[in-house]
Amino acid sequence: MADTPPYRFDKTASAAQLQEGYLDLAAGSGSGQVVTVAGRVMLRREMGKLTFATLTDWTGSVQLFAGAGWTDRFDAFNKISLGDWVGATGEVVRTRTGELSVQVRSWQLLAEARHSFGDKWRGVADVDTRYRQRYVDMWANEGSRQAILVRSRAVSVLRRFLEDRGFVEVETPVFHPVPGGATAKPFVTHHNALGTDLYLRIALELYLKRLVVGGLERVFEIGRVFRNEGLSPRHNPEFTMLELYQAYADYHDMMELTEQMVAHVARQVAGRTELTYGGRPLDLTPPWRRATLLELVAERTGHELSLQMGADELRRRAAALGVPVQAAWGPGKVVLEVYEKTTEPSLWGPVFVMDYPKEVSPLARDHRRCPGLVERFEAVVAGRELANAFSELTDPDEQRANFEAQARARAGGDEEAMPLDEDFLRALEYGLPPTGGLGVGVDRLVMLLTGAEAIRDVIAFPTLRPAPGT
RNA sequence: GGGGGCGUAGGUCAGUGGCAGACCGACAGACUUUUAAUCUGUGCGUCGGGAGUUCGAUCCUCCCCGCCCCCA
Repeated sequence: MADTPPYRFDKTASAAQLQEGYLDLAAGSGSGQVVTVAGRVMLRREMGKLTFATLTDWTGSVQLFAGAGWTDRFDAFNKISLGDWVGATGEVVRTRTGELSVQVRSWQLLAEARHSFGDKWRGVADVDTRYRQRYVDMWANEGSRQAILVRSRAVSVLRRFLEDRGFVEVETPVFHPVPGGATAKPFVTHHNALGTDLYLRIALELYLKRLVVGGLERVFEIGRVFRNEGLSPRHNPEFTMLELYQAYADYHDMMELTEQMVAHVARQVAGRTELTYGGRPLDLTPPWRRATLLELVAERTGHELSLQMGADELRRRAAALGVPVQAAWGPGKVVLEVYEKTTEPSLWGPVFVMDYPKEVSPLARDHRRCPGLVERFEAVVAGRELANAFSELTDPDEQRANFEAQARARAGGDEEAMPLDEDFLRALEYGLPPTGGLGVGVDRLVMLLTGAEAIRDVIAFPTLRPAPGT
């Protein structure tokens, strides 16, 4: 056991390959074929001169069948600790009781596990251990590693889907001199040589639109964004956004793209578009329902709101519905608040919630028919916002006016209001073509696919308070 | 920030104002077809930390720390 582990090891089969490849092998018979497998020994059953061990690799498990009569260093084999990495060579057989096994002739210890992987039946339940020591969780709890694998496949499928539609993937700065593209508090950091503070990006939006100005007609980025907010089952301070921009498209095109893309990922990753989430059915099959925000509020509350009612009347309506509002809010903010408090929690979806107040959407273009509204939608899926999209605002003068309105809100105490980005305005002055833009929360999408209730379950290393002494 | 819950062996968890418990793992032994193998035996603790009440506190009280949930 004191042998130093080898520098490399040639395995010839995975557990899954064996399980699939020897379905026809009868109980109590040998295949005559010799393979080499490797993985962790997670269970061991000693029977005197026979020992059975469960070897698990990242595809599944296969049994190792060792015996005093045919296994090298049989006594040492019995001293393998649960959790040790082992490579083993032998004939593929099926035992009398029907378990596919590698009848071990030679074997090698590849790495020792000095610590336990938890209760072999109940895994690891301690939340702190699960998230801080994910490598333990991934072996101890079925589904934990799966979530990470599903995430990988989902992101891969998203890339392929967009590339097949002519989108090019780009990378834009994580350090922003002006944090824009969303309403959120940023993290601040400092660049020593430049002697200046920089912000970790809260969105990808403004740089991607600059690239459309630069002539990239279809761009996307899948990247980490950072928002300085609390932790919750649905929020991690760093999370992954997919944003894409398509020249010559509007928000109707974005709706179609969204439902096609999400359905495609569900089919590719989960094998179907009819899912269950939190015990409720969720049918992602396109087309999804399209309804305006005001329609949905009326449906839910019976109040037919309109921005033309004026702020005073809207405030009265909000009060009647039990929604507290602040005096400084304009009619658009009041309407959004009423929607978020009364209607959004009751939506399950998928549904495209269309046409938001201009006042709360400074980067979106005016609705082509409805004054005071913009061409924006949020896709609500499983009761949560999965995506946000606009017909992008292209006019630099209107964009400047919207930024200035945001600046006034900021002066009025709204810490999350967007700062004015002069460099972005200059880009718009060079001409942004009509463009549709879409942002999708990748973590939330993966949560749908895995059934995870907490965002932490789809992030390998979620943000935690630093452990004392580390 | 407010409310609620939790913290006990390496893991999963019981428990009681009076010697600190079970199962799994570990260790020693038996066993040639096991499947959480089984059986016998052994060891395993800052009961989150501190203060208080008490003859006696893991248990009751207070403070602190950490984690989870709900709300703002």
